[in-house]
Amino acid sequence: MPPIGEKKIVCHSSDHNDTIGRGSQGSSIDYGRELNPAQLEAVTFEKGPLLVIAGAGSGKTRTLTYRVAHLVENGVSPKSILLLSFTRKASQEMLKRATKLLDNRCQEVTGGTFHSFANIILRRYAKVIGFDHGFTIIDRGDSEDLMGMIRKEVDAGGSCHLPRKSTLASLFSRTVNKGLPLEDIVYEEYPHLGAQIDVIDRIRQVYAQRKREHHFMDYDDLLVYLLRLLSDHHDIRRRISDMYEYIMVDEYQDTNAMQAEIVFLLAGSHRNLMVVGDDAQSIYAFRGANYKNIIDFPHRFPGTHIIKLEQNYRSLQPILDLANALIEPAAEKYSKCLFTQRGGGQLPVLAATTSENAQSRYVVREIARLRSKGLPLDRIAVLFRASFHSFDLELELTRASMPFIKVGGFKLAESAHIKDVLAHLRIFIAPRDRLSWNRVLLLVEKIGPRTAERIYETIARQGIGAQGLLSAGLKVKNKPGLDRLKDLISTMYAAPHSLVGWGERVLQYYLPKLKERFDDHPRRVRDIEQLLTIMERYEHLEDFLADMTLEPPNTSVEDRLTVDEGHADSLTLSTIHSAKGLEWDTVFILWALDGRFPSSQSCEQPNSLEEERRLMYVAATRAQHHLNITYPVGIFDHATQSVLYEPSRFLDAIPEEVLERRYFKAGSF
DNA sequence: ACAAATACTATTTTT
DNA sequence: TAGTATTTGT
Repeated sequence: MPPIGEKKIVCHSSDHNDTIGRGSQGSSIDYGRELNPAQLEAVTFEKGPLLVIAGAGSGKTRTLTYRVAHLVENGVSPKSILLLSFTRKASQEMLKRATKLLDNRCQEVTGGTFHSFANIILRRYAKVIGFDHGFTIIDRGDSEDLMGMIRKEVDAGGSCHLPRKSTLASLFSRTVNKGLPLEDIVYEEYPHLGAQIDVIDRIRQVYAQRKREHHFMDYDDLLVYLLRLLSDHHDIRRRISDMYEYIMVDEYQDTNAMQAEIVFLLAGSHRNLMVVGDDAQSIYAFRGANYKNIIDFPHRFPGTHIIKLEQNYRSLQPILDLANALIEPAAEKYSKCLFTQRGGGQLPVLAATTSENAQSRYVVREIARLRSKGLPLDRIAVLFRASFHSFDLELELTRASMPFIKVGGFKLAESAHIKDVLAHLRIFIAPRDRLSWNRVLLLVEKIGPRTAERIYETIARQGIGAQGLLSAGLKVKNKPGLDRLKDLISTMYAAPHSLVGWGERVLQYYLPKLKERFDDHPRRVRDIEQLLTIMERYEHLEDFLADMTLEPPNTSVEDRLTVDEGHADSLTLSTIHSAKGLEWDTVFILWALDGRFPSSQSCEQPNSLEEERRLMYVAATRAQHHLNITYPVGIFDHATQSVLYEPSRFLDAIPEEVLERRYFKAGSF
């Protein structure tokens, strides 16, 4: 590999003047001192379309933060700034920092994800698109449950093997997010379902119809309807566009066609649009994201100014050398090369172990060593491709009593006990919510899908809300469980209408069922109590429910021991996707085994193979000082019926001067 | 007729 | 391991 310095492209003007960035007199922020020239140029850029290509660790967040402050400081009303980011947490963090930098005005900036922004706008204009103001947002699980019910109806005959509900859900989601017809997606990605395309399409139609009837919106619908609102109603588009005079979009490489179109329409009239991204870090193609959006941007907005941020402030040079070598073979358009001025540092290590458990013990031992040398656990992360890749490690960490937090994978809000509690609440604000009724009724003993369906019909026909259950006319006799549910409903109506009051009653009712259904009920009770504390912050149940689906607490189910908000000094375990934008002193990457990462399935498709490569790149660039990659050998792969023993192909070609190799025998622990 | 118990099978990533 | 298909039991 050539020396790094030779490849760097300097694209900002070199004669930059230290004073240009300085705000009007009295400014507390010395932009010229606190930013490098390229960052400064982006921050002080005035009007028009701007594309910022920001390499990993190049101060992207810093640039966005300072730009918000700079705009507000120079008289732009914070209410006319829109900051769209990938997670709500990320945008809130940026606004918090901007507030610290300047003043409270920055808190008034509208910030969030595309989905949360769509939620705000669509609630306001619900009537226009034919929805109730109080429409329900359903998460992936709800959407699958609905799909499951439809699947059963369509399959009334019995013996045709329909795809499972999760397959259907991802299939439909792909057609929406990629904007392609069903046949194309089936042909390209699910060829084995080709014969069933008619039934599948039928399920899709019924699903769409059912959603409309219930005023349900799934994640994709939020984008679909926002786009429809903007493109079909010029007056509304105009009003919204005028309202947000300055628009900034973070992580632009992970937007899909619909999101790009939304941005296009929002910025259409004023073109004051700044998008920030890195095509090398595009890792959401499975969700329809298209990194080409970033390449097309200058074409959609002629006259786009382009700024590249290539100086890295995060990692030491050896880590950047590896990162550059990883991404070098990728066929990408905006070539860039990360460099740093910080010298020193050790080579990243690639360690082979004899088994999965040996890998876990190796990682635990290395972490213990670092910890004893004074590195706090919260500066260390273990990253992996898929959530279950850390199961074995979690056992070893527990054995070594090393506290950890797991991010990504199964979310708290997706776990059965939380959904159960929420369903009991939802039947009060959305009495025709079939999904929630179904959930609630199935929890009553001696009631199965059939009876639940019958009871639901009766309730829906009466149209008097949850009280419908209390009225006579149910031909269900001798069900003590149902009487208890009736009790709950009447006490809820009698109770003061406070959210927490309701929640407590539900918990009281649900507790015995929870104890019977789950062995680990003490933990789950604590989760529900946690949920009640979150509820205290809300006045309206709808707002609470919408937030729960749009921004569920990101920590996963297994880490309830350390719920106290990261105060404890804990190790982070995370999927690579959830680690995006974050950094740690020391990073471990697990399962860098060819056949697992990249997975053997993705090896067949060049596109997904490239995405896996970018994923490895994202993982490697999270590290500041130490990077430790491991893989176990001799793992049997069911998909290919072969034994895997080679390191990830992305690492295999990298020379010894960049990546140190080690081998650990089983007996060495 | 319907609910509960048991057997079987295919395994990413997230708003 | 969890989600689905099948069998058993009331």
